[in-house]
Amino acid sequence: MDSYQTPWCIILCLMECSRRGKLRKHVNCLRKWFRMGLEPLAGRYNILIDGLFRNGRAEAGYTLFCDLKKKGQFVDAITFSIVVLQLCREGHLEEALQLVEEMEGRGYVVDLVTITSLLIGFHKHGRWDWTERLMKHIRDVNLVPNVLKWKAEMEVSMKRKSKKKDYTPMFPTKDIREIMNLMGSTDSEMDTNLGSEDDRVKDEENPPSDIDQWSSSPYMDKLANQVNSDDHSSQLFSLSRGQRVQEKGMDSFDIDMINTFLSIFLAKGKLNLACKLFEIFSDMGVNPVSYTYNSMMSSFVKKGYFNQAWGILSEMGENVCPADIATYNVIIQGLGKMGRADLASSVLDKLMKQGGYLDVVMYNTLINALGKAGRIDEANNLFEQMRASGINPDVVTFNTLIEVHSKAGRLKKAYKFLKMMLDSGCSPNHVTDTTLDFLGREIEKLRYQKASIMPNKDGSS
DNA sequence: GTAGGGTTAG
Repeated sequence: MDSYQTPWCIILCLMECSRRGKLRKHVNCLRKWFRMGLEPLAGRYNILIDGLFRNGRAEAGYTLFCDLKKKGQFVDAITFSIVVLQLCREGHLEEALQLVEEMEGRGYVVDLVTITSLLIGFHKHGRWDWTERLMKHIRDVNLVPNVLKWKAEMEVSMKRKSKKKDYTPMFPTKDIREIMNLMGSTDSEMDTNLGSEDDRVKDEENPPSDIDQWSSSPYMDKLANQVNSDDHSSQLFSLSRGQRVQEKGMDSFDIDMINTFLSIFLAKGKLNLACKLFEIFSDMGVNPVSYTYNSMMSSFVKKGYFNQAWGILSEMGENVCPADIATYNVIIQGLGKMGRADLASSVLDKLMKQGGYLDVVMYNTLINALGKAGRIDEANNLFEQMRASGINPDVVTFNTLIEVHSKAGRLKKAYKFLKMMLDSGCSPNHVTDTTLDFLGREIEKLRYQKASIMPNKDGSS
């Protein structure tokens, strides 16, 4: 279909990103299109297809893929990989395998990323036994067995660590002031905010002489020393040589691979396994990236293990990406849950000064933290600021606002947000249902109260 | 350009 070759598809994609408030994706997408010019090459369609999948337009993505495939010249191995991933996400494992077969048939290399997508899909949907079937399809006979071997060895290493009990503090405990120091905030405003609650300003103790004074991570040094003394696990599988290669084969068993497996543990709530994995690759000198830290932190914060979460933050040290919005989001979420939503604005200032920006997720987190802390007006102000800056509220925003106002007894306002949500074409979800149940009960309660007060006042029913 | 991270209830 010719329409796919017109700039309309580009505009559509950008509109999708924009509509959902994915400003960062939106901007990245724009940059990519510009960088690539306007030739109809596979790479550009890959971005478009991926964008459609990620923005709830799977059908459009599949249709586009099929049309392009018929034409032949606009698809490549990555296109297939993207579609295989989407099929896995949706649990269409049979179709995913068929597509892999077709890939091989057409001579495209099935690489590590594709394999990993499939294995995660199998794992999620309880079809681990399908790996056998997968192997039959892949021309590179060693790739799947190597992944499985890597996984098995990783699990053996983790068993060795099992003497430790769950959630042992891997990291030193930090207090709020230290957290703020980690964020590099030296503002006087911060000191005012912190007030007298935290007067014992602890300077970092001088590190023991056997630790490199210049190291950004004394904890890593400690681990490194441990590795030197005992431990044979570092020979089990080699990660340090992991380098990006054109077609991702065995050389790509790197931090990306670890992040992938880490996310499986975290998704299942197995924080202890995730910690062990973290320790193992730390032992081996593999450097975690923001992605890794953010996933771990988020899981800890969700469970209320704030010390561990802040410990990770301190572990990141200088490696904190100064404008990583996901990191900041976790911090604000954590502060909110610790009852220190009042510190959010200071953290935000820091983010903005470093060139960061707020997206829909960040606004939702902030509105939630402020609302739960009873700072309803501030939450409302943020909502206005959000809309003024061109970010459309989504279902999470509205759910949060409805809940916060309901619980604060501002039922009319809560109802107003419900109406606003429906008027803007935003579909409610299962969380909305639960929240509305609560709102409904509150409204009933109020009616009942009024009804029982009225007769006493004027004698009528 | 493809795996993997950040938000809402109960």
